[in-house]
Amino acid sequence: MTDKAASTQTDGRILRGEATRERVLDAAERLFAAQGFDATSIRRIAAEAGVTLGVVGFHGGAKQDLIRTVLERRVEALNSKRRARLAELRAAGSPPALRDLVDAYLTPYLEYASQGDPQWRAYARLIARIVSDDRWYPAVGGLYDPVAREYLHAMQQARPDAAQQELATALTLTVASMLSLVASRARIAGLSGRDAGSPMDYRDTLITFCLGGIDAVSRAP
Amino acid sequence: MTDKAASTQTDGRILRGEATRERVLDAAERLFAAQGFDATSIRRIAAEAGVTLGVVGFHGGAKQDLIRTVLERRVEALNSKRRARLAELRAAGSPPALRDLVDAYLTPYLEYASQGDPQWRAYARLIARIVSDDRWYPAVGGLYDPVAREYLHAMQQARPDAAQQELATALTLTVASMLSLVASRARIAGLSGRDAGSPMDYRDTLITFCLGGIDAVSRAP
DNA sequence: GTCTATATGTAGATAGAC
DNA sequence: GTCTATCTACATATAGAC
Repeated sequence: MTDKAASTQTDGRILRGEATRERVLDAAERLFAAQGFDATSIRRIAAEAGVTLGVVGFHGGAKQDLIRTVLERRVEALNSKRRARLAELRAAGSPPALRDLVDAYLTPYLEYASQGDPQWRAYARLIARIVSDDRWYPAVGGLYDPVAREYLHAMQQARPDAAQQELATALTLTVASMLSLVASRARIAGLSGRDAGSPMDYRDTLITFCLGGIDAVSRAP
Repeated sequence: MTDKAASTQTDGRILRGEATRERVLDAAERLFAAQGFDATSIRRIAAEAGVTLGVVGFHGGAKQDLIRTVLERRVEALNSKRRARLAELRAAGSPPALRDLVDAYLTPYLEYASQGDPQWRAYARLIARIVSDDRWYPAVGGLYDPVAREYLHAMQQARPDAAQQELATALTLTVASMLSLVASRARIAGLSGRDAGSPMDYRDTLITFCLGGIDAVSRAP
């Protein structure tokens, strides 16, 4: 959003400013993910990043700009991974199977959410928080929806006889199930009686569940 | 939680105090549901209820007590409706069918969420917000989990060969799908391209989807 | 780019009059 | 039961020195 920092750089070298900026965004990402937007103060972000209050304002702008910057920083990573997997499936010839489509959409996100790097885990958690909240969706849904729509079209080609609205709904329920593995770990652990492992541990079950659901919906009268 | 108000009543008559208390809890319910806990100030609740700041404190106690009181006020309505439907299915003889179990668990919630009374809609929305958030689940999960576990046991009887952990996970994904119809209306509308109707409009699709998912999971090797 | 300092508003909570 | 008044803390945001 604001690139005051970068605009002072005339050559390609990255100075300490870049590193500080990353630390600020990292801290914001972790705290927004863990506690939500409203419960996270800029002061706390500054403390977590080891900078002063003014520095956060300088790099992040207003609080709402800050969270957008945090999300946008990594949005292309997830989108391009999903696009690449879809392209692979298409390159393999003939319309991709439904199961492969579901796998290709869900797995990259689960991988981020289960990755060793806590920063990527925080990003995945933040997405789950923000995208499923009606208050935030208008501001950020546009970041991820285009790719989801590409998958929806591919699914419609795989199930040409299914009602399009039903298929679209099935995809939104699939996404909700996926996000819940990251956002609702405590609920899942509490109900299933075991400590929740990493989201990737649920991958097979998730894919089976969602595929079964989509299949059932696309066969319904 | 705090029943200072009621404790001053020695006979059965309900004075203005009860009505005021309800107005406070109603306002809190609406605002917590619409904006979340952290974004909602007690002052705003007071304004919405048409009372002064001190009155909210008197009836609701500290902010965290207030939201618990709001949730507990109606928890029995949902729980007993689900229990009643489960009892009906059992009374009908022989283990209930999986589809009936899914229907019986999902439908009462969707009905509340789609009801004319905006107060019940707010309650449903608040549940969706709070139960899927890891930060809140420890404080409120215990309100709804016992009934969910009864359904889980019934599901295990309907699918005795399924792995228990898989079935439990399938139920948590079912719940997540259900909650998303209430909490993530904007996402659903955005992705499916139509204005989201009421959650009940999605009931058939939701049941088909979840049943297909549970079925697939409980057949998996 | 980063700091300190501060302007300005709002938060939760409660004490005490009525 | 309800209101007014206020305490104390913390919030966001920015101006200006370095």
